[in-house]
Amino acid sequence: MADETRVRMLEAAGPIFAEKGFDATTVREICAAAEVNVASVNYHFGGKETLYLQTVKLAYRQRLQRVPPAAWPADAQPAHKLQIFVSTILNRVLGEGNIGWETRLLMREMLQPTQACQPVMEEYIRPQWDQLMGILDELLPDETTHHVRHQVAFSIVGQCLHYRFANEFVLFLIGDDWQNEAYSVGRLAQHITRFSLAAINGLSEVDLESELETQDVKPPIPAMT
Amino acid sequence: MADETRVRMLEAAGPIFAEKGFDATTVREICAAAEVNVASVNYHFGGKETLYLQTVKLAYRQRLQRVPPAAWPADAQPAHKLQIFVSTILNRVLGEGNIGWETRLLMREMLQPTQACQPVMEEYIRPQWDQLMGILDELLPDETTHHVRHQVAFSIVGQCLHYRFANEFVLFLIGDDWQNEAYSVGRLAQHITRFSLAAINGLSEVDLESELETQDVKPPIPAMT
DNA sequence: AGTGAATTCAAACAAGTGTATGAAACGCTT
DNA sequence: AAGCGTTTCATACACTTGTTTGAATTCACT
Repeated sequence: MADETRVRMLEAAGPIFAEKGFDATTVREICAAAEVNVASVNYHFGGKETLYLQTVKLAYRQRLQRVPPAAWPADAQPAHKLQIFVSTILNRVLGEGNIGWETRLLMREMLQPTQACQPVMEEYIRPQWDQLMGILDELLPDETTHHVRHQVAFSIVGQCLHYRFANEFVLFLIGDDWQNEAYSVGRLAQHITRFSLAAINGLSEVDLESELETQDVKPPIPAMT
Repeated sequence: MADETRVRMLEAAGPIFAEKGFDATTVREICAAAEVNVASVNYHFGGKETLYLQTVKLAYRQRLQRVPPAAWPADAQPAHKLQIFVSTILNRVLGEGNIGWETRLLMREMLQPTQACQPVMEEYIRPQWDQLMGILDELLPDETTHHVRHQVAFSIVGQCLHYRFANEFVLFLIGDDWQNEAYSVGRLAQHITRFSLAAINGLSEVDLESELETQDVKPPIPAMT
């Protein structure tokens, strides 16, 4: 069956593309890993590029079905919804044992989008975004401008994705402590949820006493060597 | 003068490496941009790899001197310090017009560290981290565990870096609105500072009434196609 | 102006790239 | 078992890659 080899190639290509990127990966390396002939790439996929696109597609499909969209009971409190949402994102992004090739590949796409990115954005990112905006509608005062809503949403998502994007960064700073149970997906989700809820609740009050005001910081020095 | 060509090559290599990554970049392309012969790479740098390392070094040196480390008056309030700190990070990361090649290259290094990364971590990242931890010492209750301190720090840094890491992500979601003045570096810094301060102030209180508790979310479904 | 070292250059090199080819092997229906 | 379309394979083909070479040029210094 030809389908069997096709999926074998995709599953071999995934980790390699994720680890080294499109250009640094050679079709020969993939074929060796999949134990197929070099010509298979062109026969089954028509070229390296199409193989890559299919691999990206596979990546987010697997991610999507592995960790289904966040869902909650109809009568759930907004705060509880946020908790579930954050947990879902973290699970998707950090995966099991935070070493899945799928998210590595998707992060790569996010940093430098290729042609493969549009469907990912449309089907993977956008729904989650809409979901988050829905939760914030319940949590933020009605008069909140959409700029602020967006910024709050980015603040929440940013906290989550940071652990994937800047994973090496985190590892460098805290070292082996990363293995500590305090950095389990569950605990991180708990922290981010509490942090964000506290921020949201406090935002309106801070507005009143705000002593730091529009107080701008000195612009970059126009230095020159 | 040989030095002159050397810097010309580095300045030509910077944007190209930043845009396409190490492997996708060819020495011929760099040499064409720098208007020098291909052999210059090996004559002046000994090879493509060394040229890359020097380019990364140049990137964070330039970033460092362009936006000097955060500084504040001795009697500054902790909240004000945080404001200055966040502003500094955002300025470094988003730069002027958020299109500097330097940070693009550094983000690339952060996602997939190469040999060039260690000095960057040591001299560029670590000091900022220490500075932030110092500020948090003043803002958080003394009994706060170091795990929580770290997580709060990551929450703050994560919010800042998100706008660089997931820039394409942001652009996709809000479109041209990114050009709006609401997303200027100053306004973003203001939002992140307020958000984080509100979170920090609220954290201890939330602890008491915390209804969401350690309430864990369902583990990923062991699906299979 | 002349000399010797430093720098630039055009050209070539071997190795590796993605892709194409045509024959061999396979699986299925007749 | 024969035949035929599908899939695999070894091999070759342009082409690009980083690097090397040796001659030509430039530069600083007496």
